[in-house]
Amino acid sequence: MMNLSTVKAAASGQRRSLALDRRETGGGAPGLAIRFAQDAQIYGDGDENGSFYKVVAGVVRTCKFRIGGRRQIDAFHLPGEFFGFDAGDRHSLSAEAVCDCAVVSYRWRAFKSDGEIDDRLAAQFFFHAMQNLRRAQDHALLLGHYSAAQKVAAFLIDMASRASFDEFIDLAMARHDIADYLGLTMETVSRTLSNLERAAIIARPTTRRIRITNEQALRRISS
Amino acid sequence: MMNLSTVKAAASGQRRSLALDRRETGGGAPGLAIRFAQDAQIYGDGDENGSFYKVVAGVVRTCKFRIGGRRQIDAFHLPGEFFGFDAGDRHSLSAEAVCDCAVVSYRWRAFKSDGEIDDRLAAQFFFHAMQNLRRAQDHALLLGHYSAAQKVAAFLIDMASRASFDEFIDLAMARHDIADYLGLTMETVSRTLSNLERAAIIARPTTRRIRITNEQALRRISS
DNA sequence: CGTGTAGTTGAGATGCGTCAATAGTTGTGG
DNA sequence: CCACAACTATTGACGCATCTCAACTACACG
Repeated sequence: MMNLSTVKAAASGQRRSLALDRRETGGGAPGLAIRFAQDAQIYGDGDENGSFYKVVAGVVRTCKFRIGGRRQIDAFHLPGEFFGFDAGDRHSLSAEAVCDCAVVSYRWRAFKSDGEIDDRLAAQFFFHAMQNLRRAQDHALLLGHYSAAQKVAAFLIDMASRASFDEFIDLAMARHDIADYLGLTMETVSRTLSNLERAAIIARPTTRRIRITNEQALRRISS
Repeated sequence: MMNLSTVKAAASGQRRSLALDRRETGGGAPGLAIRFAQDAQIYGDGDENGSFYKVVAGVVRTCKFRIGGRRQIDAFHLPGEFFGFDAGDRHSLSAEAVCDCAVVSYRWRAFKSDGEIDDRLAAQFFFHAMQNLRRAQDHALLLGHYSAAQKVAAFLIDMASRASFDEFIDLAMARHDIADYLGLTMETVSRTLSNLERAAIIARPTTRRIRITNEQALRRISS
C-alpha cells in the first residue's frame, strides 16, 4: 500500500536507494530497456503520455518547438535521471537523444494491474517528478534576468555537479543545444566560453571537454 | 488505499472535482484556513517544507530573491490553485501575498497518522503538483527567447484564461511583479502595454484593469 | 491639500542577436 | 595517408531591443 507519508518522504528528498528496474523490484514493475541513436526522437510533443523514462547511458533533451524553427530546451537528462513526467494525457514536450543513448521506459499502466502498488515505487517516481519540478523552477529563474555570462557559468557549474567525473566536463550536447537551453544564440555561448577561457577560469582541451580551473571565480560570475 | 492508477489518472488530467477541505474529506484531512495581508510572507525560501497550500481568495506569488535585490517570480497562484510543492525538506521558493488573500494549508504530516490515505486525496495533490510542473515548463519556455511584446501578450492571455470573468482582467499584481515574472523591467512592461493600447488590442479602464479588445491580434503577437 | 507610491514616458547606453566570414573537426573514399 | 566535403565552432562588424537613468504624471491616503 502506498500512503502519503512515503510520498512526502520522497518529496522531502529522503531518497531511498531504489532502482525502478526488474532486478530490484522482483519482477513486479519491469522497465523496458531501449536504445536510441543520436538525435532520435524518444517521444513527441502531443504523443500519448503512456510512460516515463530513466536514462541509463547518454544524455536526453526534452524540448519544445516553436513556429519559426525556434526551439527551447526544457532540460538535459543525465544517466540516472528520470524524465517524461508530463501533466495531461499527452506529452507536452518532445524528448530526443542528444547522443547515442539507452533509456528504460516504465509504462504507467504496468503498475495498476491489481490496484495495489509497492509504496517504495510510488515514493520514488514522485521524488523524481518533484525533482523535475525543481529543475524547471531553477531553469526559469536562470532564464529570467541573468546575463549571458551568468547563464553559461551557471550551466557549467550545474553540469559539473551532475557529472560523474570531477576532473572535467564532457559535454554531450552541441553549442546549439546549450544556446537553446540557456535562451541565447550559439554565437553568444561560444563567445562567452572564449571569454572564460581568456580569463583562465576554464580550459578547453577539446571543444566539448571543459575543465574548470577557477571554480570560485566561476561561482562568483554565476551568482 | 492509494494505488498508481489513481495517481496516473490524476497525472493524466482526469481530474475529479474534489476539494481538499474538511467538508469533503469527512474531517479526515483538515485544511487550516489562514489570511494574509498584502505583501505578507506565507513561507520563506529555506523554511521547513511542512505544508502545501490552496488559494481561496486573492493572489499569491512564489519567488526567489537574488543578491543585488533582484527578484524572479516563479508563478502567480489564483483562487482554486495549489502551491508549495517543493522538492526537499526545505522550501526552495518564498510565497507571498500579492494582495490581501486567504489560503488553506495542508500539513503533509496530517495525512500519515495511520499510514493509510484516501486515494482520491493523493491523486488530487499529485495532479496539482504536476500542474505546477507544467506551468514551470511553460514559464521557462516563455522566458527563453520571447520578445517583450510576446511575453506581455502571452501573460495577458494566460491571465485571461485563468480569471473567472471574461469581460476584463483585474490584475492583482503591480507592474513590478509582472516585470519580475516575465524577466523584463517595469518600464518595458509599461511601454508594451501602452503599445498594445495604442494598437487598439487592449483597453485600460484603470491601470490594473485590462480589457482585451482584439484577442486574435493578441494571440498572433504571443505566438 | 500635501505627501508618498505606482505608473508612464523619454533619451541615451549597451548587451545580445543577426549576418557573414573564417577556422577547426569528423568522416568518407580514393 | 591524403583530399575533400560536410558539419560544428569561433570570431568579427553592425543593428536593434531592452535596460538604465531620469523626469513627469496619476492616483491613493492622511
